[in-house]
Amino acid sequence: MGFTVLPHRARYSVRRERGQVMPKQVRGPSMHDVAARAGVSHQTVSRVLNHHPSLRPETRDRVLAAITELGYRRNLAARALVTGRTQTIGMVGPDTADIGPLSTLHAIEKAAREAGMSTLMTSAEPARAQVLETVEFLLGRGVDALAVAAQQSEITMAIDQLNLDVPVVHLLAGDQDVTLAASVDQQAGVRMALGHLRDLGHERIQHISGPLTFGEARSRRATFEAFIASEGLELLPILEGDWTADSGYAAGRDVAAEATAVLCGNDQMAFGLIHALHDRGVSVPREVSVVGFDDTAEARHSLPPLTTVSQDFAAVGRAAVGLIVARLAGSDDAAPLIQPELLVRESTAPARG
Amino acid sequence: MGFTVLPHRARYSVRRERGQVMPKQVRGPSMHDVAARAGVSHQTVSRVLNHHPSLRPETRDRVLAAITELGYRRNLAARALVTGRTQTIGMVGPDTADIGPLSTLHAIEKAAREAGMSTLMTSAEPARAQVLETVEFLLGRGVDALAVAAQQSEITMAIDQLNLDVPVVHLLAGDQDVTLAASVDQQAGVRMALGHLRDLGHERIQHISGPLTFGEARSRRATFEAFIASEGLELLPILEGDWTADSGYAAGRDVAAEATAVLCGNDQMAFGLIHALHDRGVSVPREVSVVGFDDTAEARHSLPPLTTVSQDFAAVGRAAVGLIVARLAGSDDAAPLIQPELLVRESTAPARG
DNA sequence: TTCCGGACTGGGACCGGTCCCAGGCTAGCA
DNA sequence: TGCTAGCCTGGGACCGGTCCCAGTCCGGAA
Repeated sequence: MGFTVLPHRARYSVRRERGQVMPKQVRGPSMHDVAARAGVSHQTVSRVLNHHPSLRPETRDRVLAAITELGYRRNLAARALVTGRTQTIGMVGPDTADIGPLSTLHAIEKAAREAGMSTLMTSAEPARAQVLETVEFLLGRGVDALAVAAQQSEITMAIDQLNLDVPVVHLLAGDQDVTLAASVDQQAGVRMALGHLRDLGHERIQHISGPLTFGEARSRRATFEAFIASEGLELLPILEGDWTADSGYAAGRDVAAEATAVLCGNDQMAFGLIHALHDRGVSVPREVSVVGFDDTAEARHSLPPLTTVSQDFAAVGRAAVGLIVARLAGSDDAAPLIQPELLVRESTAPARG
Repeated sequence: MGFTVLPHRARYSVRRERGQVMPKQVRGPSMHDVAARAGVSHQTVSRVLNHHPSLRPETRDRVLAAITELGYRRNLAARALVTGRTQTIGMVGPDTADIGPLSTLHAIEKAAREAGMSTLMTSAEPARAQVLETVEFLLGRGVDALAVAAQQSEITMAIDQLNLDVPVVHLLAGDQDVTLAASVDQQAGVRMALGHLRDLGHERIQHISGPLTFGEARSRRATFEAFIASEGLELLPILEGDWTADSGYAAGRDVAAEATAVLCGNDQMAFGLIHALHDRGVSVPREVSVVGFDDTAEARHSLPPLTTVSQDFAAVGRAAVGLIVARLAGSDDAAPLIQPELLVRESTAPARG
């Protein structure tokens, strides 16, 4: 065999375009470079990276040394090309910057990274076309799974009906019948809150729900109605907000005069409600008790500090990633229902009279 | 030439592992499939996708038809492998689920998608090792650029000193001297707030700053001191919080008795402060005026509704993506300073006496 | 008629990994 | 001693795009 002169692999190159000089992408060392340095084949390097059992420790060490010396970094594009897996979870978040969904996404991201995966974040408005476009975008990026944290039925159902090839996990989908979900036990949360109010002697309790386009809002509302009925209490008209403090404020005008307690669908609406009651000269909690949902950062320091149902969003995120990883490995894992917690503060007090 | 029997390309295959049957990745149609269907070469398909000018419209249409018929989707891994670009921005967010940074990240995501890029979200605690690990993770995923929305100096500086091959944009870095930044004009914000208080007749104004490990907190503090000096007012001791409402509550104990107004580094601390003042029997705004920063969703409905400086986080996110896209295209774009806005509500009133 | 340039198209190398297959070596057993 | 099994390693095809190069066809100029 004779010598073969291989062309030098350029690390830097320039491309002329309209007279300009443009820096092209810098490429790091490849598996072949590592192999050459360690005096082994590229295949052996691959085996080291994938923890193959049959490897002489000495060889392994030599390869690892070469890797650190060269600052070698595995090219995920090449890997994805052949395996067909990108190790990426696509997240569909809401269009708004609400703390609930966002912190769930945040939790997914952390859990995913621990599992060696990364997360692609997107957001979608609750319109079918928008949702499909978003999903198409994620599939185009080759995600291995979808995590949906946008809970409007329109979004949840649109995605679930697509029958995608990749696993899809819905977060906090409430009463919606989806294939795979990670959720908080909404019924338990509502019962704890109402039990607390009943124990304080309240008998005329009103509910300001979130928008009924949300499965969670429907779950809480249904549980509320069931509780009132089972306790034989009077059912006051249920008001519907849109999660914002503004809507809570607006609902404050319609709160029944005889109500002595109000259960709000989230903390924001509770803040708005308290503001409205204050403007009407109604004292919280002396005249009316108020309970929220979520335990936002402000709840502890609102006036008065808010009694609320705390939901462990981080646990929901971890559960979702657990489901995804299990699915990708081919096994089925049951989705746990995460238990909420009631935090009693100063916005609730014994019923007057 | 004779016939050649090509092996049928399996779309589905199974792999046996410990007796289990495991579904392998389903692969969609490739460029070659489209080419075959349209009766052209793969190269022509590529040209259609990349909007090459020299293409007969008829050919183009035939290819496009084949694409929709087959439901072809371009494989980004293959594309990234050869171009060396992944069309992905890596985001380094804070470890906490604070609304400010999170909504900035949210804005980046939207802007990136409009620019045809996607975003990889991560979070890092402000420890050098953690930051490096996070950056390493992102580089390992082959991101084309970095957007840093975690504003502690420790994080900002650690990243900026790495001298990475990819462009790095810092968001809301405050007074920090970084190469590329998208920020809100903090000086203007502070001056507007203080100007408002001065116009109301306040002469003894105190400041509760964010932690001085944050460039923004330092920026605001420095501007505060400069303003007090230039107006010839008395400089009261500056208190330092950690952005949380808890720390605002704690700072409430140390607010000087002679202070008639307090400028808080963010809304959360303002809420905590108002809570503390209320517990001390001090009325806001009758005895003490309070101004916040950020205009969180709750600020409108806190008791009293909070006067605050609003920052357009979405604009910051868009600006950051603009900078990144420009850099990747080889041109330099100047970073605009986004202007804040003062929202006067009911937590400020004329000075007493 | 011949030559030439531009519009349009195709062939094949290449990016950097993983997978399948096969080969060398050593140890264990008949 | 000969054969086989298992450990360890290497060679090459392949994933699905992009890029470089070259070829065909056509109209207009020489």
